[in-house]
Amino acid sequence: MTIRKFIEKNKAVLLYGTCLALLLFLLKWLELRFVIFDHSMEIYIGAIAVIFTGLGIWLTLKLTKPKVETVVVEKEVYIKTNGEFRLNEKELSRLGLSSRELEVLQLMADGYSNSEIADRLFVSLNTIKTHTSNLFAKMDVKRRTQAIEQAKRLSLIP
Amino acid sequence: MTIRKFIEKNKAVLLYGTCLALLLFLLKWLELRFVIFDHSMEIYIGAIAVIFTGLGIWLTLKLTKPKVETVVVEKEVYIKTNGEFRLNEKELSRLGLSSRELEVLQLMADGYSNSEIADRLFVSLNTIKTHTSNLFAKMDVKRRTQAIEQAKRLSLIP
DNA sequence: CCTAAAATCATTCTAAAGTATGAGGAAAGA
DNA sequence: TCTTTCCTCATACTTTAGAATGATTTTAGG
Repeated sequence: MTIRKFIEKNKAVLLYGTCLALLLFLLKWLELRFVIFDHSMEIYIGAIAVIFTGLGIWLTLKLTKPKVETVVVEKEVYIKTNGEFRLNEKELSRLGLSSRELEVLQLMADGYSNSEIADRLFVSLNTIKTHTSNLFAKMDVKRRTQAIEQAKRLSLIP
Repeated sequence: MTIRKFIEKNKAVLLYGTCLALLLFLLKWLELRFVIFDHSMEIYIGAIAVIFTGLGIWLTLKLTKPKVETVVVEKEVYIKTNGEFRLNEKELSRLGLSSRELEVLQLMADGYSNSEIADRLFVSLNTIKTHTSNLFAKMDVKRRTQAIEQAKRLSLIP
């Protein structure tokens, strides 16, 4: 059990050892072949140098964790500072908007459709339509976009 | 001048070459010393193997380029609402809105209906519809109210 | 308790908005 | 000159918004 674990852990080292042993055998055999030539020694040394340099490179590439250079790129996110919004209660009471109507107005300005507002407030679409109609009458506008524009201008919504 | 630049660029390669040359001298010298022993060849080969493996490792560690990893960090930019309006040209070009589309967007935000915008710009209602459709696609929204909300948030319109 | 305002919902229409597609002309670049 | 983009317009269709009306149910206040 422990032997297997040992093998598992030192797999790379054992592989390296085996390869080295095999290479030595190969070199021993090559030695016999090259020894008959005059400059065989230089060739032999050169081959060894090249092979083991390559082995070192291969080993390093295999065993070292890849270097990671982290480049931080800043992406700008634009956020409107709406901290200083003050509801214009004078205008609100002048127009006589109810709390529910103001709520609907707010959601309209956020870009929600009538059915989405209905879902969000857990009421029916018809109810929202009634609210919007009353809203437009009270604000004296014809469309939701006008209502939004005026509500922002009058500080009824941020 | 060009020689200096060449040296500068191939510093690592030249260093490697010099080291290799020095090592060969060393090995030649060692050869003379070890040749008198019986198993000198094996020791010699082992030394070469170890040295060049080390050289390969060192070279790899020195020369490998780090992998570049890009990390996007969102930087929050707060926009003052009370100040003068500054068109966010970066966002505008990012979305790829044409001048006519921006014009239509502006009028939409002012509460005008499509036909009113058409009259104002002396074009047909269908043209405005086309503009709005393209606008919504570019801004990735579904309704004009969403387009207005996003345009204000991104400072495309006041 | 009673009432007025507010909130809820429905139905029926009409108007407006939005989608999809094709196409022609003008201007700007490559 | 050729290509691309923008602006223009049209037709046909679907979806959503809005108007008008009526009705029921809460809810707060006199």
